[in-house]
Amino acid sequence: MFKITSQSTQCLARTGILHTEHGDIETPIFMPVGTKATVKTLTNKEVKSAGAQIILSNTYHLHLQPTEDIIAEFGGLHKFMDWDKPMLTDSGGFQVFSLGAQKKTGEKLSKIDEKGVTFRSHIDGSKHRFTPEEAINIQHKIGADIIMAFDECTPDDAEEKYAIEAMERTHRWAKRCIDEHKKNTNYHGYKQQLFGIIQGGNHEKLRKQSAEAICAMDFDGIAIGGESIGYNMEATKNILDWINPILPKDKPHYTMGVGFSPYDLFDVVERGVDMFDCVAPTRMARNGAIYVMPATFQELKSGNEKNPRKLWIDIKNARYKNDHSPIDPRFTTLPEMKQYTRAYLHHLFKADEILGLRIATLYNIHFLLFLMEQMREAIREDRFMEFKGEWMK
RNA sequence: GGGCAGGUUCCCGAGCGGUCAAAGGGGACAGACUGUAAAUCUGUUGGCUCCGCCUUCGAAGGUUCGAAUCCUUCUCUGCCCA
Repeated sequence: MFKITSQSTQCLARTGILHTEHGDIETPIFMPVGTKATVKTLTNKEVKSAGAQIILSNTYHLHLQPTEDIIAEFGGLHKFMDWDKPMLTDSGGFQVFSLGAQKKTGEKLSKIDEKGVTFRSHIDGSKHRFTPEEAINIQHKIGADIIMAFDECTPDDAEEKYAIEAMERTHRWAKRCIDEHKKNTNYHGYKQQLFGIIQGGNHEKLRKQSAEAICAMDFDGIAIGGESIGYNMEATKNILDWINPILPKDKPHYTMGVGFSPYDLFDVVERGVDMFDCVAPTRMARNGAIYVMPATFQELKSGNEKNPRKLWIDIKNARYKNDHSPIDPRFTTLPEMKQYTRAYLHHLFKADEILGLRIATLYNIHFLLFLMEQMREAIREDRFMEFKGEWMK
Protein backbone atom coordinates (compact mmCIF):
# COMPACT_ATOMS: atom_id res chain seq x y z
CA MET A 1 0.00 0.00 0.00
CA PHE A 2 3.01 2.25 0.59
CA LYS A 3 6.10 1.88 -1.53
CA ILE A 4 9.33 3.80 -1.10
CA THR A 5 10.66 4.85 -4.49
CA SER A 6 13.85 6.60 -3.46
CA GLN A 7 15.85 7.19 -0.31
CA SER A 8 18.21 10.09 0.26
CA THR A 9 21.73 9.13 1.23
CA GLN A 10 22.11 12.52 2.94
CA CYS A 11 19.30 12.30 5.47
CA LEU A 12 16.08 10.40 6.14
CA ALA A 13 14.19 12.09 3.28
CA ARG A 14 12.53 9.68 0.91
CA THR A 15 10.01 9.61 -1.88
CA GLY A 16 7.23 7.09 -2.07
CA ILE A 17 3.85 6.21 -3.45
CA LEU A 18 0.90 5.76 -1.16
CA HIS A 19 -1.74 3.75 -2.92
CA THR A 20 -5.43 4.31 -2.24
CA GLU A 21 -8.46 3.24 -4.20
CA HIS A 22 -9.02 6.84 -5.25
CA GLY A 23 -5.53 7.12 -6.66
CA ASP A 24 -1.87 7.17 -5.78
CA ILE A 25 -0.26 9.86 -3.71
CA GLU A 26 3.31 10.84 -4.41
CA THR A 27 5.10 11.50 -1.14
CA PRO A 28 6.33 13.54 0.57
CA ILE A 29 3.16 15.54 0.19
CA PHE A 30 1.43 18.52 1.75
CA MET A 31 -2.29 17.96 2.25
CA PRO A 32 -4.54 21.04 2.07
CA VAL A 33 -7.18 21.15 4.79
CA GLY A 34 -10.85 21.21 3.87
CA THR A 35 -12.36 20.82 7.30
CA LYS A 36 -16.01 21.09 6.33
CA ALA A 37 -15.79 19.30 2.99
CA THR A 38 -14.33 22.31 1.23
CA VAL A 39 -10.92 23.85 0.97
CA LYS A 40 -12.26 27.24 1.90
CA THR A 41 -13.05 29.53 -1.05
CA LEU A 42 -11.84 27.13 -3.77
CA THR A 43 -13.59 24.81 -6.20
CA ASN A 44 -12.29 21.26 -6.47
CA LYS A 45 -10.97 22.06 -9.90
CA GLU A 46 -8.93 24.90 -8.47
CA VAL A 47 -7.62 22.74 -5.64
CA LYS A 48 -6.45 20.23 -8.22
CA SER A 49 -4.94 22.92 -10.41
CA ALA A 50 -2.91 23.99 -7.40
CA GLY A 51 -1.44 20.50 -7.39
CA ALA A 52 -3.33 18.83 -4.54
CA GLN A 53 -3.24 15.05 -4.48
CA ILE A 54 -5.17 14.54 -1.28
CA ILE A 55 -7.25 16.76 1.00
CA LEU A 56 -8.37 16.56 4.60
CA SER A 57 -11.77 16.81 6.19
CA ASN A 58 -12.86 16.66 9.77
CA THR A 59 -15.04 14.11 11.52
CA TYR A 60 -16.27 16.43 14.24
CA HIS A 61 -17.36 19.20 11.88
CA LEU A 62 -19.05 16.87 9.40
CA HIS A 63 -20.77 15.00 12.20
CA LEU A 64 -22.40 18.24 13.33
CA GLN A 65 -23.07 19.42 9.80
CA PRO A 66 -24.41 17.91 7.56
CA THR A 67 -24.01 14.67 9.64
CA GLU A 68 -22.37 11.44 8.51
CA ASP A 69 -25.71 9.88 7.64
CA ILE A 70 -26.41 12.43 4.95
CA ILE A 71 -22.94 11.87 3.55
CA ALA A 72 -23.32 8.09 3.71
CA GLU A 73 -26.52 8.31 1.68
CA PHE A 74 -24.50 9.84 -1.13
CA GLY A 75 -22.09 6.91 -0.97
CA GLY A 76 -19.47 8.83 0.97
CA LEU A 77 -17.77 12.18 0.99
CA HIS A 78 -16.04 11.74 -2.37
CA LYS A 79 -19.37 11.68 -4.11
CA PHE A 80 -21.02 14.20 -1.78
CA MET A 81 -18.43 16.87 -2.51
CA ASP A 82 -17.45 15.58 -5.95
CA TRP A 83 -13.79 15.02 -5.09
CA ASP A 84 -12.48 11.92 -6.85
CA LYS A 85 -8.97 11.90 -5.44
CA PRO A 86 -7.73 10.58 -2.10
CA MET A 87 -9.04 12.03 1.10
CA LEU A 88 -8.20 11.82 4.78
CA THR A 89 -10.38 12.60 7.76
CA ASP A 90 -9.09 13.68 11.11
CA SER A 91 -10.89 11.89 13.90
CA GLY A 92 -11.97 14.85 15.99
CA GLY A 93 -9.03 14.31 18.32
CA PHE A 94 -7.78 17.80 17.65
CA GLN A 95 -11.15 19.24 18.68
CA VAL A 96 -10.77 17.53 22.04
CA PHE A 97 -7.84 19.88 22.42
CA SER A 98 -9.06 23.04 20.66
CA LEU A 99 -12.57 23.00 22.08
CA GLY A 100 -11.19 22.02 25.46
CA ALA A 101 -9.02 25.12 25.64
CA GLN A 102 -10.20 27.92 27.89
CA LYS A 103 -11.58 30.65 25.71
CA LYS A 104 -12.25 34.20 26.85
CA THR A 105 -15.60 33.18 28.22
CA GLY A 106 -13.88 30.64 30.45
CA GLU A 107 -16.07 27.82 29.17
CA LYS A 108 -14.65 24.56 27.93
CA LEU A 109 -16.52 22.95 25.10
CA SER A 110 -15.13 19.46 25.62
CA LYS A 111 -14.65 17.11 28.55
CA ILE A 112 -12.63 13.92 28.54
CA ASP A 113 -13.24 10.68 30.40
CA GLU A 114 -11.92 7.14 29.90
CA LYS A 115 -14.73 6.08 27.60
CA GLY A 116 -14.61 9.15 25.37
CA VAL A 117 -15.24 12.86 25.07
CA THR A 118 -18.31 14.99 25.54
CA PHE A 119 -18.41 17.97 23.23
CA ARG A 120 -20.56 20.99 23.18
CA SER A 121 -21.22 22.04 19.61
CA HIS A 122 -19.54 25.33 18.75
CA ILE A 123 -22.47 25.96 16.39
CA ASP A 124 -25.48 25.67 18.65
CA GLY A 125 -24.18 24.53 22.02
CA SER A 126 -25.85 21.12 21.79
CA LYS A 127 -24.18 18.19 23.53
CA HIS A 128 -22.40 15.45 21.56
CA ARG A 129 -20.44 12.40 22.60
CA PHE A 130 -17.47 10.86 20.80
CA THR A 131 -15.95 7.55 21.77
CA PRO A 132 -13.15 5.89 19.79
CA GLU A 133 -15.73 3.46 18.39
CA GLU A 134 -18.07 6.29 17.44
CA ALA A 135 -15.24 8.28 15.79
CA ILE A 136 -14.39 5.24 13.66
CA ASN A 137 -18.00 4.57 12.75
CA ILE A 138 -18.53 8.17 11.69
CA GLN A 139 -15.36 8.00 9.61
CA HIS A 140 -16.59 4.80 7.99
CA LYS A 141 -19.73 6.57 6.92
CA ILE A 142 -17.83 9.61 5.70
CA GLY A 143 -15.63 7.24 3.75
CA ALA A 144 -12.21 8.90 3.45
CA ASP A 145 -9.39 6.73 2.09
CA ILE A 146 -7.38 7.34 5.23
CA ILE A 147 -8.99 7.67 8.62
CA MET A 148 -7.38 8.58 11.91
CA ALA A 149 -7.47 6.99 15.32
CA PHE A 150 -9.28 9.01 17.97
CA ASP A 151 -6.59 10.50 20.19
CA GLU A 152 -6.07 13.11 22.84
CA CYS A 153 -3.99 15.98 21.48
CA THR A 154 -1.54 16.96 24.21
CA PRO A 155 -0.82 20.68 24.74
CA ASP A 156 2.69 21.90 23.98
CA ASP A 157 3.34 22.80 27.61
CA ALA A 158 1.81 19.67 29.16
CA GLU A 159 3.58 18.54 32.29
CA GLU A 160 4.77 14.98 32.42
CA LYS A 161 1.97 13.78 34.66
CA TYR A 162 -0.75 14.94 32.30
CA ALA A 163 1.23 13.93 29.20
CA ILE A 164 1.43 10.37 30.56
CA GLU A 165 -2.27 10.31 31.25
CA ALA A 166 -3.16 11.56 27.77
CA MET A 167 -0.66 9.23 26.12
CA GLU A 168 -1.83 6.12 27.91
CA ARG A 169 -5.44 6.96 27.18
CA THR A 170 -4.52 7.54 23.52
CA HIS A 171 -2.96 4.07 23.44
CA ARG A 172 -6.02 2.41 24.94
CA TRP A 173 -8.22 4.31 22.52
CA ALA A 174 -5.92 3.32 19.62
CA LYS A 175 -6.54 -0.32 20.35
CA ARG A 176 -10.29 0.25 20.51
CA CYS A 177 -10.13 2.10 17.17
CA ILE A 178 -8.36 -0.85 15.53
CA ASP A 179 -10.88 -3.31 16.94
CA GLU A 180 -13.75 -1.21 15.70
CA HIS A 181 -12.20 -0.63 12.29
CA LYS A 182 -11.56 -4.34 11.74
CA LYS A 183 -15.28 -4.95 11.90
CA ASN A 184 -15.66 -3.17 8.54
CA THR A 185 -12.74 -1.79 6.59
CA ASN A 186 -14.79 -1.46 3.39
CA TYR A 187 -17.92 0.38 4.48
CA HIS A 188 -18.57 1.94 1.06
CA GLY A 189 -17.04 -0.92 -0.90
CA TYR A 190 -13.47 0.37 -0.97
CA LYS A 191 -10.71 -0.07 1.57
CA GLN A 192 -10.15 2.56 4.23
CA GLN A 193 -6.73 2.73 5.85
CA LEU A 194 -6.38 3.52 9.53
CA PHE A 195 -3.49 5.56 10.91
CA GLY A 196 -2.45 5.58 14.56
CA ILE A 197 -1.22 8.68 16.39
CA ILE A 198 1.82 8.99 18.63
CA GLN A 199 1.49 11.35 21.60
CA GLY A 200 3.76 11.96 24.60
CA GLY A 201 4.06 15.76 24.69
CA ASN A 202 7.57 17.15 24.76
CA HIS A 203 8.99 14.33 26.83
CA GLU A 204 11.60 12.10 25.23
CA LYS A 205 10.82 9.08 27.33
CA LEU A 206 7.11 9.35 26.61
CA ARG A 207 7.50 9.97 22.90
CA LYS A 208 9.64 6.87 22.57
CA GLN A 209 7.23 4.90 24.69
CA SER A 210 4.32 6.09 22.59
CA ALA A 211 6.13 5.33 19.35
CA GLU A 212 6.80 1.78 20.56
CA ALA A 213 3.19 1.29 21.54
CA ILE A 214 1.60 2.74 18.39
CA CYS A 215 4.07 1.13 15.99
CA ALA A 216 3.42 -2.26 17.54
CA MET A 217 -0.25 -2.00 16.60
CA ASP A 218 -1.72 -2.92 13.26
CA PHE A 219 -1.98 0.54 11.71
CA ASP A 220 -1.54 1.34 8.02
CA GLY A 221 0.39 4.49 8.79
CA ILE A 222 1.94 6.31 11.73
CA ALA A 223 1.03 9.85 12.61
CA ILE A 224 2.88 12.04 15.05
CA GLY A 225 0.47 14.31 16.91
CA GLY A 226 0.27 16.78 19.75
CA GLU A 227 0.08 20.56 19.77
CA SER A 228 3.86 20.80 19.65
CA ILE A 229 4.02 19.23 16.20
CA GLY A 230 4.16 22.16 13.81
CA TYR A 231 3.39 24.71 16.49
CA ASN A 232 6.80 24.33 18.10
CA MET A 233 9.27 23.42 15.39
CA GLU A 234 12.24 22.97 17.69
CA ALA A 235 10.23 20.44 19.64
CA THR A 236 8.97 18.87 16.43
CA LYS A 237 12.50 18.25 15.21
CA ASN A 238 13.55 16.80 18.56
CA ILE A 239 10.54 14.54 18.72
CA LEU A 240 11.21 13.21 15.21
CA ASP A 241 14.84 12.61 16.08
CA TRP A 242 13.84 10.71 19.23
CA ILE A 243 11.33 8.41 17.58
CA ASN A 244 12.82 7.91 14.13
CA PRO A 245 14.79 4.79 15.15
CA ILE A 246 11.50 3.27 16.29
CA LEU A 247 9.28 4.18 13.31
CA PRO A 248 8.78 1.39 10.78
CA LYS A 249 10.39 2.46 7.49
CA ASP A 250 7.77 0.74 5.35
CA LYS A 251 4.81 2.70 6.69
CA PRO A 252 3.99 6.31 5.85
CA HIS A 253 4.92 8.90 8.49
CA TYR A 254 2.54 11.78 9.00
CA THR A 255 3.18 14.88 11.10
CA MET A 256 -0.14 16.49 11.93
CA GLY A 257 -0.23 20.27 11.70
CA VAL A 258 3.06 20.99 9.91
CA GLY A 259 3.13 23.51 7.09
CA PHE A 260 2.94 26.93 8.68
CA SER A 261 6.15 28.25 7.20
CA PRO A 262 7.58 26.75 4.01
CA TYR A 263 10.79 26.30 6.00
CA ASP A 264 8.97 23.82 8.25
CA LEU A 265 8.44 21.47 5.34
CA PHE A 266 12.18 21.04 4.88
CA ASP A 267 12.67 20.18 8.53
CA VAL A 268 10.18 17.33 8.55
CA VAL A 269 10.95 15.94 5.10
CA GLU A 270 14.61 15.81 6.08
CA ARG A 271 13.50 13.63 8.98
CA GLY A 272 11.66 11.11 6.86
CA VAL A 273 8.13 12.50 7.08
CA ASP A 274 5.93 11.60 4.12
CA MET A 275 2.73 13.51 4.79
CA PHE A 276 1.69 16.66 6.58
CA ASP A 277 -1.18 19.09 6.64
CA CYS A 278 -1.80 22.52 8.05
CA VAL A 279 -4.57 25.10 8.04
CA ALA A 280 -2.02 27.91 7.89
CA PRO A 281 -1.68 28.38 4.13
CA THR A 282 -5.42 28.72 3.65
CA ARG A 283 -6.16 30.64 6.83
CA MET A 284 -3.25 33.00 6.40
CA ALA A 285 -4.29 33.53 2.81
CA ARG A 286 -7.70 34.68 3.98
CA ASN A 287 -5.96 37.10 6.31
CA GLY A 288 -3.74 38.51 3.57
CA ALA A 289 -0.47 36.66 4.21
CA ILE A 290 1.03 35.45 0.95
CA TYR A 291 4.00 33.10 0.72
CA VAL A 292 6.93 34.37 -1.31
CA MET A 293 10.30 32.99 -2.34
CA PRO A 294 13.17 33.70 0.10
CA ALA A 295 14.80 36.26 -2.20
CA THR A 296 11.51 38.11 -2.62
CA PHE A 297 10.98 38.11 1.12
CA GLN A 298 14.43 39.59 1.65
CA GLU A 299 13.48 42.44 -0.67
CA LEU A 300 10.15 43.14 0.97
CA LYS A 301 10.58 42.39 4.67
CA SER A 302 9.86 45.30 6.97
CA GLY A 303 12.12 44.50 9.86
CA ASN A 304 9.20 44.30 12.32
CA GLU A 305 8.72 40.59 11.82
CA LYS A 306 8.26 38.78 15.09
CA ASN A 307 8.51 35.33 13.55
CA PRO A 308 11.99 34.28 12.41
CA ARG A 309 10.49 31.64 10.11
CA LYS A 310 8.39 34.20 8.33
CA LEU A 311 8.37 33.76 4.56
CA TRP A 312 5.29 35.69 3.53
CA ILE A 313 4.19 39.23 2.87
CA ASP A 314 1.06 40.91 4.25
CA ILE A 315 -0.62 42.11 1.10
CA LYS A 316 -2.75 44.51 3.17
CA ASN A 317 0.30 46.61 4.02
CA ALA A 318 0.11 50.13 2.62
CA ARG A 319 3.37 49.68 0.76
CA TYR A 320 1.62 47.52 -1.86
CA LYS A 321 -1.04 50.11 -2.67
CA ASN A 322 0.59 51.10 -5.94
CA ASP A 323 2.94 48.18 -6.50
CA HIS A 324 2.79 47.09 -10.12
CA SER A 325 4.81 43.87 -9.66
CA PRO A 326 3.22 40.44 -9.82
CA ILE A 327 2.71 38.91 -6.37
CA ASP A 328 6.08 37.19 -6.62
CA PRO A 329 7.97 37.58 -9.88
CA ARG A 330 10.06 34.59 -8.85
CA PHE A 331 7.05 32.31 -8.54
CA THR A 332 4.79 32.12 -11.56
CA THR A 333 4.21 28.43 -12.20
CA LEU A 334 0.47 28.95 -12.05
CA PRO A 335 -0.01 31.01 -15.24
CA GLU A 336 -2.87 33.18 -14.02
CA MET A 337 -0.77 34.41 -11.12
CA LYS A 338 1.36 36.47 -13.48
CA GLN A 339 -1.55 38.70 -14.30
CA TYR A 340 -2.37 39.80 -10.74
CA THR A 341 -0.35 42.70 -9.39
CA ARG A 342 0.32 43.32 -5.70
CA ALA A 343 -1.64 46.53 -5.98
CA TYR A 344 -4.68 44.69 -7.28
CA LEU A 345 -4.59 41.98 -4.61
CA HIS A 346 -4.02 44.71 -2.00
CA HIS A 347 -7.09 46.50 -3.29
CA LEU A 348 -9.23 43.34 -3.19
CA PHE A 349 -8.32 42.80 0.46
CA LYS A 350 -8.85 46.42 1.46
CA ALA A 351 -12.18 46.48 -0.34
CA ASP A 352 -13.25 43.16 1.24
CA GLU A 353 -13.74 41.55 -2.11
CA ILE A 354 -14.10 37.76 -2.10
CA LEU A 355 -11.85 37.29 -5.09
CA GLY A 356 -8.90 38.38 -2.94
CA LEU A 357 -9.43 35.45 -0.59
CA ARG A 358 -9.65 33.07 -3.50
CA ILE A 359 -6.54 34.28 -5.29
CA ALA A 360 -4.55 34.26 -2.06
CA THR A 361 -5.73 30.78 -1.08
CA LEU A 362 -5.05 29.29 -4.48
CA TYR A 363 -1.68 30.96 -4.51
CA ASN A 364 -0.56 29.75 -1.06
CA ILE A 365 -1.66 26.19 -1.62
CA HIS A 366 0.02 26.09 -4.97
CA PHE A 367 3.16 27.56 -3.44
CA LEU A 368 3.51 24.72 -0.93
CA LEU A 369 2.50 22.01 -3.38
CA PHE A 370 4.94 23.21 -5.99
CA LEU A 371 7.63 23.29 -3.34
CA MET A 372 6.78 19.66 -2.51
CA GLU A 373 7.15 18.72 -6.13
CA GLN A 374 10.59 20.29 -6.22
CA MET A 375 11.54 18.53 -3.00
CA ARG A 376 10.54 15.15 -4.38
CA GLU A 377 12.62 15.79 -7.43
CA ALA A 378 15.58 16.80 -5.30
CA ILE A 379 15.24 13.64 -3.19
CA ARG A 380 15.03 11.44 -6.28
CA GLU A 381 18.19 13.08 -7.58
CA ASP A 382 19.76 12.74 -4.13
CA ARG A 383 20.41 16.44 -3.70
CA PHE A 384 17.83 17.24 -1.04
CA MET A 385 20.29 18.91 1.33
CA GLU A 386 21.65 21.11 -1.45
CA PHE A 387 18.11 22.09 -2.35
CA LYS A 388 17.35 22.87 1.28
CA GLY A 389 20.55 24.89 1.50
CA GLU A 390 19.46 27.09 -1.39
CA TRP A 391 16.25 27.93 0.44
CA MET A 392 17.79 28.48 3.84
CA LYS A 393 20.61 30.81 2.85
C1' G B 1 -37.91 86.91 5.86
C1' G B 2 -39.85 83.59 10.24
C1' G B 3 -39.52 78.88 13.13
C1' C B 4 -37.04 74.47 14.69
C1' A B 5 -32.88 71.07 14.94
C1' G B 6 -27.85 70.90 14.77
C1' G B 7 -22.17 71.89 13.90
C1' U B 8 -17.25 67.01 18.68
C1' U B 9 -10.61 64.63 17.47
C1' C B 10 -9.62 61.20 9.55
C1' C B 11 -15.33 59.73 9.08
C1' C B 12 -19.96 58.47 11.77
C1' G B 13 -21.32 59.31 16.59
C1' A B 14 -21.64 59.61 22.41
C1' G B 15 -20.75 63.31 25.99
C1' C B 16 -24.29 68.17 28.19
C1' G B 17 -20.02 72.35 34.43
C1' G B 18 -14.81 69.14 37.10
C1' U B 19 -13.24 61.82 37.24
C1' C B 20 -12.48 64.50 29.04
C1' A B 21 -7.26 64.16 24.87
C1' A B 22 -12.96 63.16 25.08
C1' A B 23 -17.22 56.39 25.01
C1' G B 24 -18.50 53.24 20.83
C1' G B 25 -18.24 52.07 15.74
C1' G B 26 -15.70 52.72 11.03
C1' G B 27 -11.28 53.85 8.59
C1' A B 28 -6.01 54.00 8.74
C1' C B 29 -1.30 51.77 10.42
C1' A B 30 1.22 47.56 12.30
C1' G B 31 1.52 42.57 14.40
C1' A B 32 -0.32 37.60 15.03
C1' C B 33 -2.30 33.06 12.71
C1' U B 34 0.39 25.93 13.00
C1' G B 35 -4.45 17.75 12.76
C1' U B 36 -9.78 25.49 11.15
C1' A B 37 -15.17 27.81 17.04
C1' A B 38 -10.63 32.00 12.27
C1' A B 39 -12.85 36.50 5.30
C1' U B 40 -10.40 36.04 12.47
C1' C B 41 -7.79 38.08 16.63
C1' U B 42 -4.42 41.81 19.12
C1' G B 43 -2.18 46.59 19.53
C1' U B 44 -1.68 51.83 18.04
C1' U B 45 -4.40 56.01 16.14
C1' G B 46 -3.65 65.26 18.60
C1' G B 47 1.53 67.12 19.91
C1' C B 48 5.74 67.17 23.14
C1' U B 49 11.58 67.81 26.39
C1' C B 50 5.80 61.94 27.61
C1' C B 51 4.94 59.79 36.09
C1' G B 52 3.96 65.81 33.50
C1' C B 53 2.99 69.73 30.04
C1' C B 54 0.80 72.05 25.55
C1' U B 55 -3.11 72.44 21.80
C1' U B 56 -8.19 70.54 20.58
C1' C B 57 -14.99 69.76 20.56
C1' G B 58 -17.83 75.89 14.03
C1' A B 59 -15.82 81.44 15.33
C1' A B 60 -15.34 85.46 18.70
C1' G B 61 -16.49 87.27 23.38
C1' G B 62 -18.48 86.36 28.35
C1' U B 63 -20.02 83.73 33.21
C1' U B 64 -17.18 80.45 36.60
C1' C B 65 -11.90 78.45 40.93
C1' G B 66 -12.91 75.34 36.49
C1' A B 67 -16.47 74.92 30.02
C1' A B 68 -16.94 70.32 24.55
C1' U B 69 -20.79 71.12 28.24
C1' C B 70 -23.94 77.65 30.61
C1' C B 71 -24.81 82.93 28.27
C1' U B 72 -24.29 86.55 23.95
C1' U B 73 -23.31 87.64 18.99
C1' C B 74 -21.68 85.84 14.46
C1' U B 75 -21.24 81.86 10.96
C1' C B 76 -22.44 77.34 8.48
C1' U B 77 -25.78 72.89 7.61
C1' G B 78 -30.60 70.40 7.49
C1' C B 79 -35.89 70.53 7.85
C1' C B 80 -40.52 73.32 8.10
C1' C B 81 -43.53 77.92 7.25
C1' A B 82 -43.88 82.29 4.14
